Amino acid sequence: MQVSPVNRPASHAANRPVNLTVADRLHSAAIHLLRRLRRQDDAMGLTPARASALSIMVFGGPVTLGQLAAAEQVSAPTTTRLVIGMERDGLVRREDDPNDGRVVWLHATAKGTRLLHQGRQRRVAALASEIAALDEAERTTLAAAADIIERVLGGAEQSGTGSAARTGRMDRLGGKGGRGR
Amino acid sequence: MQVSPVNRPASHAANRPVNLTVADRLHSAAIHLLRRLRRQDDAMGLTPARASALSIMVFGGPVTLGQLAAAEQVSAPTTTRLVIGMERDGLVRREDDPNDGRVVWLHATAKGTRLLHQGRQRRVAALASEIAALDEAERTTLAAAADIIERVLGGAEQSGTGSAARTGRMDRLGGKGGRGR
DNA sequence: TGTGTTATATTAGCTACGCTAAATACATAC
DNA sequence: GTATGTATTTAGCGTAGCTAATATAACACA
Repeated sequence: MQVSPVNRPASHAANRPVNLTVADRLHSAAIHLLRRLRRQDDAMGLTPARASALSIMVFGGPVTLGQLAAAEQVSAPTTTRLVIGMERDGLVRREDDPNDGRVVWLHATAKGTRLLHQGRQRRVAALASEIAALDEAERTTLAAAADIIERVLGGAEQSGTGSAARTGRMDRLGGKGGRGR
Repeated sequence: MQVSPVNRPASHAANRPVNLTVADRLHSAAIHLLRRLRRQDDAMGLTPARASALSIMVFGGPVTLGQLAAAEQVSAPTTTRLVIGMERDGLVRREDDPNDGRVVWLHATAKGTRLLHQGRQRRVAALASEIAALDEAERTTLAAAADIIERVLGGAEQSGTGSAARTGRMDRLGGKGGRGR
């Protein structure tokens, strides 16, 4: 259905810092883009939380439960339960750490990897078909923008514990202000 | 905290259609961007579902319950309950349609509008500060890409039926779980 | 006018996923 | 060897998804 945008924020382009304007447009574009692509996910067979968790493991390799929680920006108990269900459904495999009895390593299974890739491909194909109408210069601009974004994001992991993922220490970065009251 | 991408899909750039490569990179960039910005939302005081619903009403004007459900790509019952809670908390106001007794119109209240704008501004400010380090040409590329994306998406709204599935708008690259079967 | 159909929203009941607080198990420091 | 810290789990609660079934209103038309 889509409600038409009648009332966009006044955008006083003249007296706003350029970065804010660019940030605003980029933010909106990212939201609208993913919102559109989400329509492809019905056939995926994975809940959003599961797909996101799998993408961490498939593209980043095995992680501990704490690392997964931090990467997903959710609490450890939430992750524990998510993983229980995913293991039950054959999407992930657990493995005890040989050197630290507290730690559990999580691996995507072949089934989990396959489902994730299929879902992802459905989205990417949908996006590719939208992009098909563009000319060469426009596609180049999109690709360049994607690279700039990844570079900017990749650079700045603050919160003092950037190495946590590598060292195996859980970093907890605040763990969520909490909805469930 | 972002697990480093050790294992990206082989990317046989040579023998893949260009559109697929661009789509893939753009998709990833959008996901990573919104994942980063989501960190700002703790202080917002709105759940993702509420923020998303409010953004529909604030930027698109009053909607019926059915329109909101369709815009959010969720079912009508889910929307009914969401609105009940939002009305209880003073975020939206309901109004009966004078010409059609079945229809309820939903308006964002001043409080709802204020909370949404504050949360949005927090995100945009965070993004602006990440962008600050870029040079003029790079910012121009980002802005151009944002415009291209909005233009491409603006063209084709089909669907029609209403309740697809999944949610999310203001963030959450996947929305919530659900999937009650 | 009356009856059947369609459209809009709600109620009921289930699952998934978010949270905090507290418990458990292991690691480490002194 | 006891105290402290870290990683995960258990317990319990609330929100947000879903489908199926139920009002209620609008519409079509004989």
